[in-house]
Amino acid sequence: MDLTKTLKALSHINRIRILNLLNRRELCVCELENIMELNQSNVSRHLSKLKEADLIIGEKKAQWIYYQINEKLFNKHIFLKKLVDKELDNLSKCKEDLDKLNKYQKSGLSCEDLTSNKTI
Amino acid sequence: MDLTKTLKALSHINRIRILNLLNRRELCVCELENIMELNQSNVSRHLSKLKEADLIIGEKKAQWIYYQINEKLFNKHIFLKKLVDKELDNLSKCKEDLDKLNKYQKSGLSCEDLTSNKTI
DNA sequence: TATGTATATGAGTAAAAACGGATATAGTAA
DNA sequence: TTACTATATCCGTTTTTACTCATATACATA
Repeated sequence: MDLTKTLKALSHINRIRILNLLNRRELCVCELENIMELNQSNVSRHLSKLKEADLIIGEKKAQWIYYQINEKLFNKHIFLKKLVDKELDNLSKCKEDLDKLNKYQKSGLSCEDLTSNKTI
Repeated sequence: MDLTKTLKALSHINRIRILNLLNRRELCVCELENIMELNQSNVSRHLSKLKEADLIIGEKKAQWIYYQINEKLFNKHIFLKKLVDKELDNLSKCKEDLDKLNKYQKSGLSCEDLTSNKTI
């Protein structure tokens, strides 16, 4: 683990928001886009940084790439686990994101629907 | 605690080095300068960022300001404690700094001596 | 094979952070 | 009071990071 790279990856609010969401469940880029209300290239670039730091893993399913927390790394480095489990609840942006994720789950929509109907 | 500010404060190698050193014992600016081999304004600026994030506390003693880890904050936020206690040992720069700190302690020099004799 | 779609990346620009040298400040010592 | 010293801050510059729009890539499906 390159700690400097890891800490840099953690130093932007939008990457923290992504980790917070992925800590609930895996999501694809277009779902993150919609929940976070950021454009595609922006989200994709933040994902790259997180992946570069080994914090997340991407897995292809059908035509989408689903990202998830790299559990191994989080379990090996306790500070990471404590960070996502104990600290992120307090960030208002993170709370809003989780609300929106809940709405999205209850709506029964899939990421297939998000392209046509931009609002969750 | 402003988590975003905290994480930004943690995202630079020299600030991590400072925390690592202060985790051993309190030090004044000129001691940090000498151990880390950085100039005064640079060290001072990094200290400001750490102080802004409440990660460290400065206390005036005679003509020097001694900085120390803000124990309260570290105890309240476990990820901080785990970070400094479990992760920093692996960073080569941090190891070098601790070696230099040991030399400095054994040398019997005080920060008063550092101004005239720049090398520890 | 050809088409469509999800994601990544290139290029240019904007914004933020870091840096060094010089100077200000504030408090100590003489 | 005056001179000195430790630290903080200002200013201009450089470096790094973030962002947007446009395009490339890669793969899935028809």
